[in-house]
Amino acid sequence: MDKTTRENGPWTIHDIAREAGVSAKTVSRVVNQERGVAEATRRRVASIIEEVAYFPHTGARSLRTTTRDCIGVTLPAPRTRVPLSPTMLNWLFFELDRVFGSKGDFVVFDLNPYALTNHHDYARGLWEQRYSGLVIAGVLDEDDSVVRRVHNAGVPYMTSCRMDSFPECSSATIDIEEGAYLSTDYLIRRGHKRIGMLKPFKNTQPGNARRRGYARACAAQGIEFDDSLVRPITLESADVINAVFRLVSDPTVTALIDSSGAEDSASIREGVRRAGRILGKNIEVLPWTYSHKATVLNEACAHLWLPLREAMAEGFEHLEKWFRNEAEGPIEVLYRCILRDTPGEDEFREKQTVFQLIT
Amino acid sequence: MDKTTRENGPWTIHDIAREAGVSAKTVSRVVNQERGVAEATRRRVASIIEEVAYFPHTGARSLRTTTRDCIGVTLPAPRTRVPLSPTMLNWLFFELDRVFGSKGDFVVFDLNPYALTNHHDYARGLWEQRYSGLVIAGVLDEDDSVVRRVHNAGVPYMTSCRMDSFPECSSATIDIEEGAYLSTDYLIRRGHKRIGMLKPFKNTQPGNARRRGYARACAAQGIEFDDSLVRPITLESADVINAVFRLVSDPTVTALIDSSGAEDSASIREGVRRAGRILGKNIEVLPWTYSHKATVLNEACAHLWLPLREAMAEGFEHLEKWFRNEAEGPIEVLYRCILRDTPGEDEFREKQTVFQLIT
DNA sequence: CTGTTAGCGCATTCAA
DNA sequence: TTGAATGCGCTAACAG
Repeated sequence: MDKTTRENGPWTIHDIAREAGVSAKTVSRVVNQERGVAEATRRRVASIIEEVAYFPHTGARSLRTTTRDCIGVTLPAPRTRVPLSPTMLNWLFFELDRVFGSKGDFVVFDLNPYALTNHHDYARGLWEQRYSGLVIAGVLDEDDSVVRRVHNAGVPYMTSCRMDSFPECSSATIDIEEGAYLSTDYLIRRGHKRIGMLKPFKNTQPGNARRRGYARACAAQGIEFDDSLVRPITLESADVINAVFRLVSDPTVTALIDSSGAEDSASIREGVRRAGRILGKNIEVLPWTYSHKATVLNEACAHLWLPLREAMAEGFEHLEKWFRNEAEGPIEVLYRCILRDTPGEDEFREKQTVFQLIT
Repeated sequence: MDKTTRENGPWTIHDIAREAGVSAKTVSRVVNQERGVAEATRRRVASIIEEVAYFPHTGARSLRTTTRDCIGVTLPAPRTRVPLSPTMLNWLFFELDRVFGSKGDFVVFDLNPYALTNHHDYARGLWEQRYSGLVIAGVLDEDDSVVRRVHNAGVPYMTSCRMDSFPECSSATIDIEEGAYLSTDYLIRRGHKRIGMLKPFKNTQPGNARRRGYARACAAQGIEFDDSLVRPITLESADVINAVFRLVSDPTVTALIDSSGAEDSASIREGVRRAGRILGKNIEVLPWTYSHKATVLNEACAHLWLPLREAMAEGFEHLEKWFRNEAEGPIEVLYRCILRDTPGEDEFREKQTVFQLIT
């Protein structure tokens, strides 16, 4: 006979209590490893629990407790609007398993709350009190109100994005503005006067910070800031190609910053080609990348490394402690972007020297 | 003032009721989109719900209902014992998001239940009534008792592995025995008499089925079955190298089936090299792979494709319907393995012809 | 060391 | 169309 289910469903704490001849509270004490139970009693109860494979009903338990052994993961917008690359999502999955899962916690993904007709709130799992910690992965709109409510709820949470309008937001990310400054400054120092920029993430801090860093570098070097050179893009190939084409068709534009981090070399090449320019010859490109060593374009004059994953990994460590009540929030991790003017090979240096400005 | 939280925490159904001047039951009706509420009442209640951002407490709800909007994912054994490749785990993640997540369901990963001292049961999330469906990803032991309890619980579930001792188990997988038969038969027909086999997954159906298929092919062709040629391995490189070395050191062994699916060409090469044999020249190898087109070894005489992911994908579609009560279980998806004797190029055929048996 | 009582927030049952 | 009462399984507070 299967003793692991009763007539009316799973065993409850009362069934165990009856079987063991003790009260429900005593069973509760055993289950939760509280003190104040005689060793003999504890063993008797434990053996029954074992025998019938009793597990407490989490829902019922959650009615009396506030902490959960679940960490939630969600996206601040539909992926169609604010894309998260499969690479990043994949990294997230393994990283969260490493930090939370390995401790025996449940990792709960709610990646499509927008799929439902009546729920658009990406933090719904938190309001429904499913989990007691939340990872918000992706780019937040500046006017996102959900994250503020998450913050005010006092729950451990972490975003991968800062917000100008909400600086106290718990986040682990990179200094985009400085990255944009470094990139622009570098190109200006190489003699460029009119530099195009592919700027993704409209109406967001990461988007705005790109323009700010760009403008600040121009100002610092006494170069006129032309906003039409900063071109908003989505991460879709056609859009990128078109933006590159438009920017680079202007012969006075001699350099291009691809600040998308999409590593979409094909689209950049195609846009440059359509404009009749030659990469690394009469047009220099500086692509951004999330990978330490990646060379997005061989012809690139330099790469900007955005150590976002590294920042998030550190953030997760903090979040896990916060989640366990062994640390406090909010999380403030901000890594600097690194400009790499060589992709690792000396031959690359030569290429740079060969470069001729065409103005 | 923030209306989204009360003094004592989140709003409850009663707070909404009080605010709207109705009973809790009416609010419940609105929340769950039940009929029997006047349109005016419904709108009034709904607007308050919207205003204060009320979400029902899942735990409380779960006390009264049996279905959950969560699908659980777990592993039948610690990864150290029964490894699941990152590739497969990654695929799983995206696939489950596609099938379940896209419908707005929560996808709950419990990949390390073994990390806890007092819980070793990989289906714990089910017993705790967190989710109403479970994906068991990985290789089951023949004497696994948990899966039987899951089965008896009547819950939608799916494994990626059959069990000889439990044929009614809900699974979507591949016919390993036939795959082993096909592989062995193919090599025998090529003139091989003594064929080594690297056999992973001890004490499991997939493990046993490999030996059975191998032995059956020998019997069918009147070749003596020598059990010492079927070599149990783990997926660790050192183990694979050693097993290959031992098998191939026997000069009467002229062919090798790598039935691990690990696509670990480096280890196979190394083992062959250490034994002083030459791949494709005086030793033929037939590797198994989970990828449709992958060529594990250029020198391979053939590949066996295990369409496991394809089978699981179909299984997930069924599971999702079962989960939604639009279909019944158990799931019975069994795909055939495909032997590919050319890796797509004609040059390969030539290589095969060149092959010389050295007995 | 152990038990009793109460109530968490919700949905079901039954009544109005 | 609406509401009151009840209890799901558990734990906190208190009592013994």
